[in-house]
Amino acid sequence: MDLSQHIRERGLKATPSRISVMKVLESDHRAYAHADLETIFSTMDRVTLYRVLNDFEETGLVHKVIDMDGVTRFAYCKHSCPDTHHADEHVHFNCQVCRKMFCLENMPAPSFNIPKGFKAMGQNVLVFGLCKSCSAA
Amino acid sequence: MDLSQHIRERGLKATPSRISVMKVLESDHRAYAHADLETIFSTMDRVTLYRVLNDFEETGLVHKVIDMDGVTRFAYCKHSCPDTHHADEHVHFNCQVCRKMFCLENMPAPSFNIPKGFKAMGQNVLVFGLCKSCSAA
DNA sequence: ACTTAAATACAACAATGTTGCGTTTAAATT
DNA sequence: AATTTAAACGCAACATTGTTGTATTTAAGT
Ligand SMILES: [Mn+2]
Ligand SMILES: [Mn+2]
Ligand SMILES: [Zn+2]
Ligand SMILES: [Zn+2]
Repeated sequence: MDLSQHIRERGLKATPSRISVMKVLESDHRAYAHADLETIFSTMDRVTLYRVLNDFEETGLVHKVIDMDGVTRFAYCKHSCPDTHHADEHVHFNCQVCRKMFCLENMPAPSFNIPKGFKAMGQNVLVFGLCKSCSAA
Repeated sequence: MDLSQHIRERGLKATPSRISVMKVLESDHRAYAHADLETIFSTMDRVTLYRVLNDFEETGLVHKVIDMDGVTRFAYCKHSCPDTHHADEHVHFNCQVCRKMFCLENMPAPSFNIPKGFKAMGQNVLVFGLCKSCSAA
């Protein structure tokens, strides 16, 4: 799989920053916070990193999810989403101990029977608790 | 219903700040952000307001929920929760237009069959879309 | 009325995220 | 291979949300 090509297919230039961020996101389908990636890429400008992540999200390469601390995280879209909306609405798991967030890709988010008058457009389902390594320890 | 008494029952002093914040939260079971309440109570010190809300949450008078913007919101607990954990896990609705958040109190959050190894301790279910007044307009 | 632990007000700080703008570069064109 | 240019980057400045420390004030029990 050619990451540069994957990025260019969405109309974005395949720059070094984008390629290296995408390499991390693509290799491990966890939702990464800006701070996580800033640690990994200590030399990358922080505004550039924000813009890389937002551009990826807007073009459907990654999806955005808010974690239990209110921090925005980004995760690779297994099957790139149409640029109109994100089609991969699955449950996310957030570990209370290590704070890592996992995409439960084969657990689709259910739909809910919302009271009359409300119009549901989507949902964020977040389960929190202990991840595998933290519940073992 | 005596708000001062309700506050004191949880071991907190019934101060003017706490009574007026509780009056708003109790009168309308929506989840309010700090910024909302700062607007309503323009003279209240912002740190005091943060501490009022956190104290309410820690004593089970209100519950905390993160909205679609990652901002923490607080809503009245219809039946005060035990101080060990919050027992009122229901679905929340967040309007994309007016950003208001509503407690769907008679819609309990479902439980999910999380993969082996993970230990679920709770969940945040957030549905977003258009609220009644915004879908009418 | 007195006492005191709890709460408040104010300042300082931290983390997350955005905007504006001059400079650099990916990649299309010649 | 050189040229062109819109896109992306780097840096500074700013905004919002939230926390911590501490001196002063106050709710509520005695
Ligand atoms: Mn995901
Ligand atoms: Mn609620
Ligand atoms: Zn963990
Ligand atoms: Zn609305």
